Amino acid sequence: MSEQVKRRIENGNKIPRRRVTSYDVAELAGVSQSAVSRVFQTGASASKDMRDRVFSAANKLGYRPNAIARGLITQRSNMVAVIISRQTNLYYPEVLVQITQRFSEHGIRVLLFALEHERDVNSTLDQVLQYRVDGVVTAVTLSHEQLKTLEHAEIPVIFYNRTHPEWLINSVRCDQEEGERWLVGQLVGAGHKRFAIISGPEDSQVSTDRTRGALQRLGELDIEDILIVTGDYSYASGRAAFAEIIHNMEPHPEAVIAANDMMAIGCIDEARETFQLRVPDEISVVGFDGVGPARFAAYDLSTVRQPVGRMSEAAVSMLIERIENPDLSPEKRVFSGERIRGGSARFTDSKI
Amino acid sequence: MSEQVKRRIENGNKIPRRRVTSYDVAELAGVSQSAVSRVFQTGASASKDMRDRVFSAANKLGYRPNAIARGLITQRSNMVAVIISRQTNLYYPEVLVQITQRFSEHGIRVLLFALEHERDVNSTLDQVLQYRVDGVVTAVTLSHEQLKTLEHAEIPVIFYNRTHPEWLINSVRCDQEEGERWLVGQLVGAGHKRFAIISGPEDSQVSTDRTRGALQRLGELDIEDILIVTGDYSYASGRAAFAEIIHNMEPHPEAVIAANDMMAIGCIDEARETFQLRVPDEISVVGFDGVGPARFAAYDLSTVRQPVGRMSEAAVSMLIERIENPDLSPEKRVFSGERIRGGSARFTDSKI
DNA sequence: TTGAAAGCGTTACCAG
DNA sequence: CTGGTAACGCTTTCAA
Repeated sequence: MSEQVKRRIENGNKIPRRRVTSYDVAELAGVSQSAVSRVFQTGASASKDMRDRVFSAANKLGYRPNAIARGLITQRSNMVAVIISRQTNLYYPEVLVQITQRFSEHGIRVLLFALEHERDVNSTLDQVLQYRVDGVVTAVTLSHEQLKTLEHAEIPVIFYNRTHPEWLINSVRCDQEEGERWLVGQLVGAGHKRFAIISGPEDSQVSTDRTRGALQRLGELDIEDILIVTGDYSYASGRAAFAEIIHNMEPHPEAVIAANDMMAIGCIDEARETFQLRVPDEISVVGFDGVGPARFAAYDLSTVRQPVGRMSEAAVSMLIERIENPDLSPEKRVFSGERIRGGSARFTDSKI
Repeated sequence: MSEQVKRRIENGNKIPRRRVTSYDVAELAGVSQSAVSRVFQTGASASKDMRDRVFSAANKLGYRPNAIARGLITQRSNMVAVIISRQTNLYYPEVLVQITQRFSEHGIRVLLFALEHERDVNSTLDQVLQYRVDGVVTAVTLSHEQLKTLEHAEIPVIFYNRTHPEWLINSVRCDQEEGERWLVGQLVGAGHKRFAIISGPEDSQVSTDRTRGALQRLGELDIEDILIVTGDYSYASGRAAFAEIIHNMEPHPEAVIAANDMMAIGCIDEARETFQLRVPDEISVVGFDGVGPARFAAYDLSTVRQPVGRMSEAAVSMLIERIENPDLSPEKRVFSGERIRGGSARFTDSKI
């Protein structure tokens, strides 16, 4: 009789009440513990009779295999970390939900890490490592050193909507620059000549990508004297930014390019309410993301929608592939945004 | 020499590369493994010399205690499950983020479960149990049987925005009925006599609570012939619902009560755009939640805001208390919503 | 203060 | 196909 079983019998009625284990099931079913383990695995060998007895015993006792113990022995926690931050421009609650659901279909659970500030990422990473997750999806930028730490622990990482031109990393992102270039092309094609840009937070890579794309295209089209003001992705900051633009740019701009939809909406409201400007007749406004409110009739935003469904799908499948096969070479997947010709800006007639 | 150490020496260079454990740190530091364990605990006894040697060795090897193994021995995973669903009326991405951050401050990680449909809850619960979480916060309704299962496993549960009049459960919620009663009182006080209600999904408890509250108060104030149509909490469904109302109610209603803000916004857009009705002059619209878009200038919704900060705070602290002390008696905390007198409805002058 | 050794509840290997 | 037994990496007595 094993020590484990002995102790069990002695401790039978002590507090805290013991949780039911595979040993209990084995005893009730009259089989060995390893048999119980096998029955609860997918491709293991067990006779029909054995299965029946074990399952019935397990049901009677309300037994469920302990995933923690399993993770310890198999070296697979079946958990992945998803790291987000306030800055993440949480444009869609959907992104998180979709990613979680997709992982779940593959038997993988999501351990969520939400940072207040990006500087908290070190302690977060510590936790990620302690929990021995099988992989990481991060919507937060990591330093080279942080990346090395994960690499050293052999934990595959997928960057969501951020990348790095030189590092060998896996990333899934929307082509921010391409989207902005299209928006600019449309605006300029329709005759706009004076531009202002509302960028996002300084340390948001998404924002810098977008702003860079817009500026490049504007430069190519010989548009100059562009005023850039900074917001924080919020509606309120969009409103404030527009007021700032009007006060600092004379004559007023003909078009405003906001780094995301929320600020574009704030911008429109400020233009209409405070400055009595008609959109798009007197001023054009474009955003980026394709969030729900962009479709509200009051705004009908001209914007570029991120294909969140396909992006989250890609992030999940890329990570799972790399968990199964760690030697897979790095891959960067870039998705074009969906171009939405809304009513908040005067565009060309071109379909391109 | 232990078996473990022996095997280690033999296996030294095999694939997969071994992860660094407390044994490795102990060896390098020239101390026992238990010493290493103690150094990494909060209130354990260890001399300064010991600490220094262990920490330096640990740093050199990049050692991090394995939370999975710790969970196995301590019977505490330091993880809680948070269960949400599409139906959850995910009005704030903030709720989830706030809850996660607050748990994190207490050294607790969030394992996220996102259901497509509420009927998937059984298999989800199975996973929750397998991972031996220390507690559960659910924004999904559980059946009595499901609740019993968790109770039997001695896992404390907090219901978020749902409750049950008879069961002994812990819950945190916004007082939906009170909020609706206030909205109705305001509308009736301002002279509205003909009402329509846009309810949420049939199986959403939040929606039924809100609708009931509104209907009760309307009844008390002798308002009759109320048309009720059903939406799914979305903007589009709000638009569709308003069209349905206009087609089925003659003369048109003077006020529409939507079960959430998104539908209220859809309702306003449909009223303005399709039926050329002025809001609030020709028709009043109220919502519920206090989401960001409710504050957009184009809508300026009259609504009731859920105090998400305090609610998530309450959910977290209640759950932690019950993890520490399982015998704590059940508690239901009900928060009043913040009353917002927006411009989408004609209200009384009363401040009450 | 320190170390040895016994588990925690699984899976995996190896005989029978 | 089945059972015995050794890990997985930690915490926790219990002696020294």
